[in-house]
Amino acid sequence: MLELAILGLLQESPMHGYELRKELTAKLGAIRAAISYGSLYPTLRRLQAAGWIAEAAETPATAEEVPALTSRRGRVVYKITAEGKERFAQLIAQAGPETYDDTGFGVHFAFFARTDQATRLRILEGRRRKIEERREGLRDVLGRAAERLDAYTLELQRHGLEACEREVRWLEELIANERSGRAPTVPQPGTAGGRREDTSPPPPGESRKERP
Amino acid sequence: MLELAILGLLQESPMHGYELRKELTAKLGAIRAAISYGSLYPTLRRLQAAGWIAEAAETPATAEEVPALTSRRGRVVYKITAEGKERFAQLIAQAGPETYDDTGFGVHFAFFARTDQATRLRILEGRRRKIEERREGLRDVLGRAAERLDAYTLELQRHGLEACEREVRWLEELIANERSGRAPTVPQPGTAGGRREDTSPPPPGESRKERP
DNA sequence: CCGCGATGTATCGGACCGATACATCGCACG
DNA sequence: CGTGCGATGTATCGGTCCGATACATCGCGG
Repeated sequence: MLELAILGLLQESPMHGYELRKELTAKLGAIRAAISYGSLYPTLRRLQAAGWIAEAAETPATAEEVPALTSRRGRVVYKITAEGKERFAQLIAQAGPETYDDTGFGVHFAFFARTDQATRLRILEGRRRKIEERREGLRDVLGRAAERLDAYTLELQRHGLEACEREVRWLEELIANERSGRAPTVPQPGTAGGRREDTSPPPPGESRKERP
Repeated sequence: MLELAILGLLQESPMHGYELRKELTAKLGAIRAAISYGSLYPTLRRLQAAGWIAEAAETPATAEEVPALTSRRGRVVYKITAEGKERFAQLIAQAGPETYDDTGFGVHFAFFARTDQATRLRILEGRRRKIEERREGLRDVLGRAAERLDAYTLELQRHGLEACEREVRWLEELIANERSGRAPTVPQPGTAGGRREDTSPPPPGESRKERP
């Protein structure tokens, strides 16, 4: 999951670890607290070893002097490689079971702007199915095993059930939107068109006109 | 977290691993998928080594014969020890930062029936505080950094924000209930305004409805 | 009689986290 | 003037938990 997220972010621009963590936190803030450095740095290492990312020269301009005064332990900027982009495309398109759990779905969703419509639909429907299953499980417990559980546990289940129902409704809306061809949900207010300055091939959805 | 959950469940009755997993899934179904055996068995081992739990004799009655025919590889039933109960009480009362994350809070909440009121209140308020912080973070992103993010990411944040607001409201209700002395929430459809706080005397010391 | 799904115990590699360490830089406060 | 403190920045270590896998037993229907 972290791998996918890093690859996705580095496609927008090169970054060093600290920055990456901040962007990750901003982008995934809705689904997970904050990436730990204990995960981030080892993963960066792994991705570099695999050839999916590479170190970029730090500040190629105006880097004349500044010698190895204090042995230079500055920031390390990474950029994605061509192989990395392929890897990302592969990871984003293939859906395993982990694609539908809370974290996995969130990460995939966060990169829907780089995902083709068919895949988006597949993922949304898979997620819906999974949540529906969880919902049924909760209903079962609340129905059949209610008297075996104390009031607090019951209340927890009830709250969880409500969250499931709510998410299913949300997903339904997204799916309907997706099928109708329009990109994201677009609530009410006139959301100004965002600036898109990707340094990569034309991202799929996202813009207004899309060919089915 | 797993440790706390196991200790809590074994206080209701002795169980073997498989059973434990099922009960765990029923009790915590609202917050996590299902405990993996890859966590469960090592943890049982650890708890046993620490002396918190012990193997119970399987079927003490009618266990006359049945010798080591197939070398005996049957189910292993565990029961909690006196030290285990102390450990549970300690874990349930002390609140670290992990007490307020999604999983940690859920597990604590699931055992509120075995938690004293002051601790319940402390945990509910800590959780609320944490969710409020997350909510503020999301509002920030949606406000300030909105134009830097694509519509899908924005929609994710929006959905997350709504979930936060919803949970805060839920927690408020629980806290109010807790303060008023009554135990759990008791939804009761139609009693939207039923916030009676007639200063009724601090009631029952949380009667347990467990089965011996 | 055979397979198959439920029950049941167990291990292994890997992902991720939390704590910790350490170094630099700007700047506010004494 | 300096001194400490918070943000920036890289990195490791131990531990928890997960997913895949293996294997054995039992009851039941075909």
